[in-house]
Amino acid sequence: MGRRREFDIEQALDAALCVFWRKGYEGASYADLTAAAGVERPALYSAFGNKEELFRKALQRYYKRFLHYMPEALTLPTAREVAAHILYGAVDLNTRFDDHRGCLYINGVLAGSDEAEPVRQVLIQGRAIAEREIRERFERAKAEGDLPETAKPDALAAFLMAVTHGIAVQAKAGFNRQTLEGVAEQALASWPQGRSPDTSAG
Amino acid sequence: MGRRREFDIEQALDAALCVFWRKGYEGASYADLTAAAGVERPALYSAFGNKEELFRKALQRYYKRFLHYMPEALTLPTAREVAAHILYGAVDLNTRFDDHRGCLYINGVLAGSDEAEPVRQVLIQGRAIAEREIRERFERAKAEGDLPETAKPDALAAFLMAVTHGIAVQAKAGFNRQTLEGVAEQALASWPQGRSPDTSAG
DNA sequence: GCGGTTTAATAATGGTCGTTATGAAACAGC
DNA sequence: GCTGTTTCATAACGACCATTATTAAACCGC
Repeated sequence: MGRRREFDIEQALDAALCVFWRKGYEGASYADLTAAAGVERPALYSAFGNKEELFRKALQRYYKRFLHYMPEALTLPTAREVAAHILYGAVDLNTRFDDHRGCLYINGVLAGSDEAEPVRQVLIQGRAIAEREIRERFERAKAEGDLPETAKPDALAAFLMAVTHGIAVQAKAGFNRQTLEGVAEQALASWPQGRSPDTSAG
Repeated sequence: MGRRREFDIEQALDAALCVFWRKGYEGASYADLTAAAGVERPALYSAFGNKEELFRKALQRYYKRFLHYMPEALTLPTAREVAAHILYGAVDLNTRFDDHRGCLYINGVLAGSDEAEPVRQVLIQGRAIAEREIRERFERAKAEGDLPETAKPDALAAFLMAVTHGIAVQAKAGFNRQTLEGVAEQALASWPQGRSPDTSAG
């Protein structure tokens, strides 16, 4: 009994998920959400509860629909395969959609309204400058023989920045110093070895 | 001529920097900023311009005061030392202050008002669950000999998550797929080798 | 002590936020 | 066709946001 719902509830949740993915939790306003879902505000409230509940439901949907590579990875036979599956799965998911890059978990907190976009650009640019300087330093190292001929300075610089970003996120999430030092140590374990500068000089 | 300023402008900027560090750009309101600086709104506006300019000045101060390990690193003799200095410098800075962990660049976009805190906790918790599952998988791998006895499952899991976080941040910043695959590849280059499951079975 | 000028504090502005009250419209059973 | 129930769209709510107009207070040279 009663008037029947005129919109597809699954479709509206997908639209909301997409908006959250793109703009983060706080960056997504009801103006954005209703525009994407093609549904007025009270309809979203009655269907999903308030904004926080809507986000949580979008999160569950995200997990079920896009994060399957995680449980998949855990079933693989070797630890290396587990790690590879997670890493390449993340790369794939994070670059799959041009209009909402990154992952919902990180973007959710890496939020921001449209007005704050210039500030985000400044921060992104700052990181890009740092990465370029590191890459140039590594190119010199390669020329000097400190890094082997096979080394890729741009990949090494990007890797270094990625680990640094990851450490920053984890620190914000409350990880202790010892754990993060372990992360740094592990990152260094893979460092390509060239001939030592001392050897070449002697 | 004219009334002299009653507050220390450097001290106010330090206070603002601290607030931005803790709450991010959008998460920091003028209520927070004035409370921390001990100065009324119009004073901040006349001294630093609007919020965006204030943030940019705080960013410059942050760079000068806390990011010195970056240019320092670039002067070291070997690429490995450069990388190590950056990584451990980041760990140190990100865990130095208990009341504002992480780095200003990441926190600046990893923003959020106080009301969004529960949502951030959900996201943090989600990542923590994923990390725990990975760690448990790696502990099994160690027991099975797939990871060597010297391997540290918790450090490996934390490292894996850090790289994944870093990839997500970089994807959001617009890095292309190929670059991120290079990051994943580099992360795998350090993977500790145990005896292969096939070898042990044969 | 009196203009001119800079800063201080109070309070108001317009806008946007998440949330909801309100009443019309669409259905079910009788 | 009427009653009861659910959904619809419009519009309003109070709270907070960044920004600024306004006025009082503190200083300079004279």
